[in-house]
Amino acid sequence: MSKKVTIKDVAAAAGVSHQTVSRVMNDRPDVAKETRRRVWQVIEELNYQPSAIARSLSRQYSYTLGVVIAGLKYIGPSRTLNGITEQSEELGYGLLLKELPSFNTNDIKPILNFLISRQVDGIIWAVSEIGENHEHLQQLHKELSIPMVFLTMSNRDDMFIVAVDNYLGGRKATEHLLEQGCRNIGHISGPLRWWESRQRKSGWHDALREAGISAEEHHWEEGDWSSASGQQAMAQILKNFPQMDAVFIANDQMALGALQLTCQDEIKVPDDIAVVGFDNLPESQYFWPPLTTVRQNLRQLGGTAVSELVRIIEAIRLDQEVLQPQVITLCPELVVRKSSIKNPSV
Amino acid sequence: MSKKVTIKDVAAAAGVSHQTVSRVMNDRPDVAKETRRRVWQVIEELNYQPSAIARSLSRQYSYTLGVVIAGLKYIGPSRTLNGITEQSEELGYGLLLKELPSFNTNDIKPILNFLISRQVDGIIWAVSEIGENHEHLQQLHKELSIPMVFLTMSNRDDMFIVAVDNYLGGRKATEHLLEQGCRNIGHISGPLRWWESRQRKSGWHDALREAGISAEEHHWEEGDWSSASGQQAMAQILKNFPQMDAVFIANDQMALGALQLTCQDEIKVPDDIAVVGFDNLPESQYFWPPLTTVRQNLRQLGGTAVSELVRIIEAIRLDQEVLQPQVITLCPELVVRKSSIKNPSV
DNA sequence: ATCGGTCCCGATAACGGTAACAGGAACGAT
DNA sequence: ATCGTTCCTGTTACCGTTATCGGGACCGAT
Repeated sequence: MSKKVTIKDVAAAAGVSHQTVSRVMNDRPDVAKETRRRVWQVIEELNYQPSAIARSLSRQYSYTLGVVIAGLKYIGPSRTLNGITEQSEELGYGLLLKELPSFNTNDIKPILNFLISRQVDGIIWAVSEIGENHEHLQQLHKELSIPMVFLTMSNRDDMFIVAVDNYLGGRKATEHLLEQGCRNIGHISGPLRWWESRQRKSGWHDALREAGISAEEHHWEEGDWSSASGQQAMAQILKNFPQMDAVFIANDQMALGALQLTCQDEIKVPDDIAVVGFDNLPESQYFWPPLTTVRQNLRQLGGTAVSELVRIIEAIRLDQEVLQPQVITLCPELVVRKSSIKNPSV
Repeated sequence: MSKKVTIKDVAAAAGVSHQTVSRVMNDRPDVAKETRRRVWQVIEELNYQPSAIARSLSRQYSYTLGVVIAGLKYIGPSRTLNGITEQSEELGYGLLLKELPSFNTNDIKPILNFLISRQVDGIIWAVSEIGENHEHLQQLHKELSIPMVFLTMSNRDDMFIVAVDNYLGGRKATEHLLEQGCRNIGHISGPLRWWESRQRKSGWHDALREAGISAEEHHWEEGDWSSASGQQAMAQILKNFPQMDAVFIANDQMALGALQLTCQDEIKVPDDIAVVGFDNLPESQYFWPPLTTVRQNLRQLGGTAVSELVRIIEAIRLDQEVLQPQVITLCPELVVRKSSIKNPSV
């Protein structure tokens, strides 16, 4: 019930002006040692906590970042967010969180306004690129003149972007299957409106082509990331492409659906069909058989975005100089498990 | 680059005082129709966005909630957060997010101070009760006099708590197995430092006792929520309790580990051993066999917490009257799939 | 004519901090 | 004795809003 204690209360109790208290709080050099000591003592006695809000108003910096994200109920975005929280904690920034109602919300303006009106120092746009949801955003971004970092979108030369190299991931998965001696490699993609899906699929396609194999239309199906769609797509490919001896599936959840189908139909994995997924869910190791997959370090992705954004913010604050936009690409790794090993030599 | 437009710019452009602009923004009645129209027009022309920060300072309310959470990389917490973001969006509140470095961080004070210094109107404590991590908190809470809602913790009569009835979940799972004719029902619990683990285990224990079956020490094992620990615990119970014909496992991830073991050892699920999990991961339906599990609606949990907190906040703001603390309990549901059906009559 | 009541609107002071300036005290150098 | 420094501190303005108060204009009633 005790009223919030303000800087003036401290000043009165310590017998100095509120400005001196401010100086002490901010570790300014020009305070006498004895005064500093006395003020600190009062601060602790009264348990004074400066109002970050008043500070923001006065300094014009809030030490807060805005985060826009979508699909928190999925494991991917929440891991990315995990990386963001960790790193922002590390760097001393707070987070104002906004979740979009769906991945392709176009009514973006009120969300940006919300964040800006709360004086965030910068914004992390952690929503994947789907369809044209980024076109509109790109324009808004220019008008707004607030530092922004984007995650997981196609390269554009006037924006700061941090992304996993999904194309490379697709290649690694497919090349691994080729090394296992597979020649008839199918693919189950994510929704092709997603940039990530297209990248992974291109990786598959190009790896095959370079091995002298042409990827035909009936060698792949489009899923929607869900296990159900993975199962359905798998059934479809098995029908269209019976000689298939391996399949690269664009995420682990769809791979799980496909694996369940093989259990039902008594298709042997990896002997009849080798399977490689994407994401490396914590569960993937415990699928049956354990799933070979492409690991993308989403926590690092989020963390890098924060570091990058803070770097931009502080460059502006100090130098008044704007940094050159750049793209940072993170490298995914293949995690090999039983589901893709044709000749278990172990 | 164009400087932020403030209320004074609008006032000047519209030829009124800034106070009048404020009145227009807040839909106060005492503004002439014509003036209101003119001001609105200027507001839109200049694309004026009031500073939420300045507002908070002046009104002493920020329309922002603090959220403290842990373990975002796990699916449970992130689904809870999903419910929180949705509902707070709905009710027009912003979210300031803090993630604890680990589930049982004791250095809680700086985190609460951080949130309070940013003028949050209330705090949602979305960290499970583990060991004594809530004891300290409980005291701090009293001193602080800021509305708080706690998730998933044991009942205390002076706090607002929203929780899933884990005990009931444990009972439902076990009773289902009893109905299937199982008499030798084992259990793999989560870490017993977690309140939720203890609740689920009690549900298992009591359901057995009421059926006239005694739960012996060698009928259960303690895991740590991970699939690896589930697999290990399963192996241990199989050794100690060979006549086991069913097992209730305290989360789906551990159940997955156990299922993998049955695949390896060619134990038939559900015929040899029926399995029930807890959580209802989206993947559980695609395990092999599809996993019977207890669904807890974490999104609803988060949403309810927000509604409750806002109710408290607005009651204080209007009535100046403090509501009576209460406990809201959400009911989990059993989702029956193949892993637990002894006589498939379909 | 005076009064009381609406209806509008502006001046001023908060809110809780920081920034910029000014000025007193103490000191050594001229 | 005077001046310029350095060190410390207080005064005042400002950040961008809202709250409070007061007052002018206009109206109908006495």
